[in-house]
Amino acid sequence: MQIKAIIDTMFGIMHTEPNAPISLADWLKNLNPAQQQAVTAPPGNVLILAGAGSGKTRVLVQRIAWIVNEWHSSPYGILAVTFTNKAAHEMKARLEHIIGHGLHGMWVGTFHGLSHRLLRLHWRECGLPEHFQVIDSDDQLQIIRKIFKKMNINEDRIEPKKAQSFINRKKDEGKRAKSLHYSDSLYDKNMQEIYLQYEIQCEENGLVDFAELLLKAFEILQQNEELKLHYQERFKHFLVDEFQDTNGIQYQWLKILTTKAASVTVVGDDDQSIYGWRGAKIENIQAFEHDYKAVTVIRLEQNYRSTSTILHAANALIMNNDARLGKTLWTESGAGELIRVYCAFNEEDEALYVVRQIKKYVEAIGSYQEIGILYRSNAQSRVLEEALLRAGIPYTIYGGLRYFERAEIKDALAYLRLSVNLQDNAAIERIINMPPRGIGDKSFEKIKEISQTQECSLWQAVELCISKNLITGRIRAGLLDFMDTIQKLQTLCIEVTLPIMMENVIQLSGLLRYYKEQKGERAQNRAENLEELVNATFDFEAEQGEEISSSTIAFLAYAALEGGERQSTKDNFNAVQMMTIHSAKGLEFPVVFITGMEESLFPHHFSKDSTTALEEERRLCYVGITRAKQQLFLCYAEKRRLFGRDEERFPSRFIREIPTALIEENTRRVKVEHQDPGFSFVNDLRQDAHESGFYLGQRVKHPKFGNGTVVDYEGHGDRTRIHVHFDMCGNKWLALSFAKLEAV
DNA sequence: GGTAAAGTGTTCCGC
DNA sequence: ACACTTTACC
Repeated sequence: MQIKAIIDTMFGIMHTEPNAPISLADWLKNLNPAQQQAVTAPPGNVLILAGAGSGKTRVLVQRIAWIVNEWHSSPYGILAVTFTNKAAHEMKARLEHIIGHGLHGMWVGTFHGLSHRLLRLHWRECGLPEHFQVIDSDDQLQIIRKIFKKMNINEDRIEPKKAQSFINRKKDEGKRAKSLHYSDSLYDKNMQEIYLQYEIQCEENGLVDFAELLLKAFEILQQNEELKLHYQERFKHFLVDEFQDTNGIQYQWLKILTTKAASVTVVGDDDQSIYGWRGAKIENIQAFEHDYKAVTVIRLEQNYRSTSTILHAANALIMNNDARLGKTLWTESGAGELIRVYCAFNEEDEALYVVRQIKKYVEAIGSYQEIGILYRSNAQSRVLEEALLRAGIPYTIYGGLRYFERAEIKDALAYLRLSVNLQDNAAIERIINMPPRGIGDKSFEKIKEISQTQECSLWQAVELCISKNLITGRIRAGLLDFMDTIQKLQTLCIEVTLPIMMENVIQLSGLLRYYKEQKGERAQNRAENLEELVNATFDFEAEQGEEISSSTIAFLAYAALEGGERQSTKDNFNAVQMMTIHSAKGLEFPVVFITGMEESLFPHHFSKDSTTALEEERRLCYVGITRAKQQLFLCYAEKRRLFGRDEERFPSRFIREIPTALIEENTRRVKVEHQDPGFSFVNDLRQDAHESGFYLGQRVKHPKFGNGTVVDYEGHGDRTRIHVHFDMCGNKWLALSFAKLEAV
């Protein structure tokens, strides 16, 4: 039976990546009736309620192919939108494969990506500068901090992050600062004022944040009749993936583009709605049925991914949520392996357990790439990463410290930005003294003052300082050096390709030299990251083709929008995949570990007081569980180091919500009361011995207490303590350096 | 103005 | 525990 499962797994893997193009008739043969109906539904509005693992992405892709090949619609009139970059890339790749000859003007991307494209095409109509810049949430927070200073708001009184989420939430709802109605509460009034100032700041500097991309794109369609008609006429077919994750403005965005003549297909699963915190509204699913005429509803409830054990667990868990549209997944697959729950001593023990199980799996049957390690928050990846590194297991981490968000990368990009656009004040502020040129806060204050009184950009202020001798001596030399560097880059920018430009940026700016000359692993790392940036531009150009003329601008936007995943595609072909559950949505793995299944981590303590938040956590857990095809591991630790302190932890309520019949518990402690420990894991105990050579379950002898069994241990070297259950006198902790303990 | 030490807060998820 | 910021001193 084990062997059968293995063969099935391998078979399944081979078949999910077909090598040869398949004919239309062949696709349909491989689909169940509901899937067929979804793919071939006649032009009109379709709502596909698709459970996890029911093949919804496949259906969506094949419907697009159907539209092109069967209805002979031009790809030019198709707009397909997904929620994450990863999903967008995957959809593009699958489409190119299935249609076979490029995308021919089809718009495929994330809501943000497509909005960005719209703004780039119509910057004039939007009232944006041509070189407007997309800022990430980090930049956004910095701007808000600056506004706090200007408005004399103490950061202790209002957290900048609160203001940030206030602004983003309002934008997600489609509201501008001036359209907010007057509020009596001082707090709200402050927030509104901050929002207003923030808008002014962004407008003055040509900055566009993520939420702004959506809002501005919507507004321009709303206000510009000609533009609206153009796009309404162009796009005949709309397809939206992960519809449950759309927020207010995204839904309006869709609505304004779709006329009665358009066909709109949306795919969603209310049980997988996990982006409520960024404004996603499940109600959009019901709204769709209401707002669009003659909606055909198709349900995909057969799961092709997981064993029935995993599916039952997921179903049982999600039953605890009240607000559901209601849907039960079923499968024809067998029960497969039980879900293994491991109670670890601490987070390191948890990581070691994961390592042991991975080794076991890979030695016996599989390969690394079939394994996914999922966690609630990125911070958890570190301990796991270290353990994998020590064990020599190849791994890839998605997300986390995003590549383009690293300080040294942002510095380099700021040089790039400034050489494209001298008016970019934020860029100057970032790099005028990076690497250090002796231009400190005092001098910079002076420059800022000049730019304010002269009503000019910082760059012009710097020029003034030089030409009018407002700053002299050492600092003047530093400024001249800076200006010289930028001017050189500015000329180069016109003459050379993006990769060569990038190479020059890291060289001429002195950033690379600065980090290389510094000692310490961290500085070397940063230098390496900078060098990697040149490679990133190569990859980017390869990806884009020759179509884009001003590739520098495009690259900067790409850096902001697709913040990271540098290390992914190439060298990690056969590696364990590590990511948050959020970014695992849409993916699947034969083997899945979910770590940190503890109260206040998962569900996260921020959601403990709110039912809606708690239900979202539960849906997140549901998403995590349903990523697994064959085997699921759930791990938690009894103690976890947080902020440098050992904290006691309790198993997540979500574990309790899974029927015990589906679970096999793996515990490192041995129950000595019973003759037979009764754990399948027991074979591992000997090879998993403590450094002192003692292992769990081992029989030992003590001169005073007699014979006993090792049930636990902790510490290292002289500090090692062994927990022994003595046959005659019960449990005792013994310090190994004192106790004369012998193996029997 | 630059460096080292001391002090501070920090981590939820992502476009 | 660690990274980032403020302070103290060169």
